[in-house]
Amino acid sequence: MARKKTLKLATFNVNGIGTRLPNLLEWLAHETPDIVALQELKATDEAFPAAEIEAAGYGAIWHGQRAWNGVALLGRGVEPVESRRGLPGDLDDAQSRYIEAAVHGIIVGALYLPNGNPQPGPKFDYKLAWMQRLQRHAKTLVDLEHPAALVGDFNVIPTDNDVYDAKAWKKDALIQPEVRQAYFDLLAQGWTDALAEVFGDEQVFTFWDHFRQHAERDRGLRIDHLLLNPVLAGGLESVGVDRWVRLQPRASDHAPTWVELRR
DNA sequence: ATGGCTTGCACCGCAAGA
Repeated sequence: MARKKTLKLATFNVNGIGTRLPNLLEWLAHETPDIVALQELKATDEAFPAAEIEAAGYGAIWHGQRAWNGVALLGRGVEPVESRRGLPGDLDDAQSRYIEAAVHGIIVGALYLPNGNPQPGPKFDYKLAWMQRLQRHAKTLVDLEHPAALVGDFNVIPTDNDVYDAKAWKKDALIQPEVRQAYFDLLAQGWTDALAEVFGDEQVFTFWDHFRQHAERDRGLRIDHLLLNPVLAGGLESVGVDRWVRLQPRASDHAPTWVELRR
């Protein structure tokens, strides 16, 4: 088999890997991403469908949790080499929201950042604290001479251009100024927001809620992000969102979002 | 300005998502 000239790195909030497994497998077969970060497994470690994922041609590591959260990393034809599970900085944090591994020569931090609603309140405080911890850990990755990426559901609407109607989301945790500031502080370490880089002012969404046919009408948010360190950003070839997955029956409310990188 | 929908869990309603 001829070696592809590019490598496709994707992130997908599946919103329950139990119910969404057929959608996930169809997407994997159709788009053949090389590296995949999954969020919101909503399944215990025991319930993760490892056999089906393996049969689809992917090695996997996962960090599950009953009912909520849960993250995984898949490698097409390879086993991810795990370097970390759980974000450092709070030993009492029991939520499964971070897993990191070397996959196809890239160190990938896969994250499911807390939603933070309702705000203000303890959940919003947890979100801000989590972003501070992420920023500290990200600093150890951004300056590596090795390719590194931070990808996942960030639950951050970076700018008003990343939402169909900023006014309708004004009170939401995803759009608050301190959340945006924390996101841009993270980028300022030297990360490239790949979709923002390529799309510029053109609107692109990765999430559409279940109300008022927002998916069909393309009224969404851009909250799933792929951040590349400088070494990796030099190889950025293209980006995209597989919106067709969101329009399938019984779909997740997120669509797979990806970058293609020169090898 | 509000509510609109979907899922998991476990039990027919509630919490959580974004």
